Amino acid sequence: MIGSARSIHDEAAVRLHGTGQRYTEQRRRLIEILSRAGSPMSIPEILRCRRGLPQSSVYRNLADLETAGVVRRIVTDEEFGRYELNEDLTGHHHHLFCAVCGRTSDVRLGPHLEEQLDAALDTIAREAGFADVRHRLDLIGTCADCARRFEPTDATG
Amino acid sequence: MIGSARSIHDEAAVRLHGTGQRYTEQRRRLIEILSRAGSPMSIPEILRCRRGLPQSSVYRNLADLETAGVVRRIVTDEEFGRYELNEDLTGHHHHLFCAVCGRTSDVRLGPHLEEQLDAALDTIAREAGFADVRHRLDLIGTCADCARRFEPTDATG
DNA sequence: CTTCCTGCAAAAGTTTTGCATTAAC
DNA sequence: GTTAATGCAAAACTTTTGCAGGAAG
Repeated sequence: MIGSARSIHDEAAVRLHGTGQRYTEQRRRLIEILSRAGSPMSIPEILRCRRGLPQSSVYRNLADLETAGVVRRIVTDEEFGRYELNEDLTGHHHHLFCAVCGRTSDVRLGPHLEEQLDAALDTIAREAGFADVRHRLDLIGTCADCARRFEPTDATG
Repeated sequence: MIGSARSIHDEAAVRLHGTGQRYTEQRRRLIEILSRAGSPMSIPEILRCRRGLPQSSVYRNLADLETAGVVRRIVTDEEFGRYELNEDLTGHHHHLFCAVCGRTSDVRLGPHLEEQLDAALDTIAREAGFADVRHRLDLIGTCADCARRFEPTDATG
């Protein structure tokens, strides 16, 4: 997690300039949306919450922001991708997502378990001859709302 | 992991019949391909290795096999999905995939770490009000071949 | 004033579906 | 004989790209 002396917007601008790109109004809006959401957002969601953003520009800008290391694209079981701020801006975390409605939220493991996991995965990666290995740990389940909707506790339907 | 008294094909047939579906020649072939591969296969790969399988039937059959609980669709960072035999047929495992070429292989954690992880994730899921939670732990890196190809150890390039 | 960004429309990619025919039970 | 599976083609879906006009540095 980056020091907070710089705002997220300043940091985004610096990283974009580093790859010869500009921090335009639309890119600022995207960062603002992702920053406020606090959990990964799909492009359909972004387009729905902000009418007036053309989808091709949103796809292109998110791809550029990913190249600059400001955002990250993640995959779930859904048919479309989701974007979130890069982990070095928000801290290492994992995802809990609902298999029914797609709701996604961030969760964090205790540092002790995370270290053990890292050590075990590093060993596995080394044995397989893999380099630059990172991990992705997600929880997939049914959120409370969807559980209520589809599996009521009494039988009155 | 299911007892081995039944072959994978018998088990597949039983599960398909349970959902009112038939175990046809093409479905048997798909199971055979996935079983021999030993790691998740994409549909393009399946179509390439077995000419004569129409893609719409492959998509449909894999979806039916997933409904019957025989195979599982997984997502990687690639643009298409991959299929593998269901975990209760092959045992719980994780995936190591190459971000460059897409090569995917199975890896297993030690039982001790897996138990700790399960316990921690169960707690997290309960606190978030999620039910029926399973986890997905993947390693993403650069395989040895791709590392050689793109980051040679000497500078003769 | 040069380079990059924007926005529209069209294309590319994977995945799904309609429908007539064929195969399984 | 009834129901489900097949295979072709066409559609739906997310995502990418070409290009002319506009904005940023």
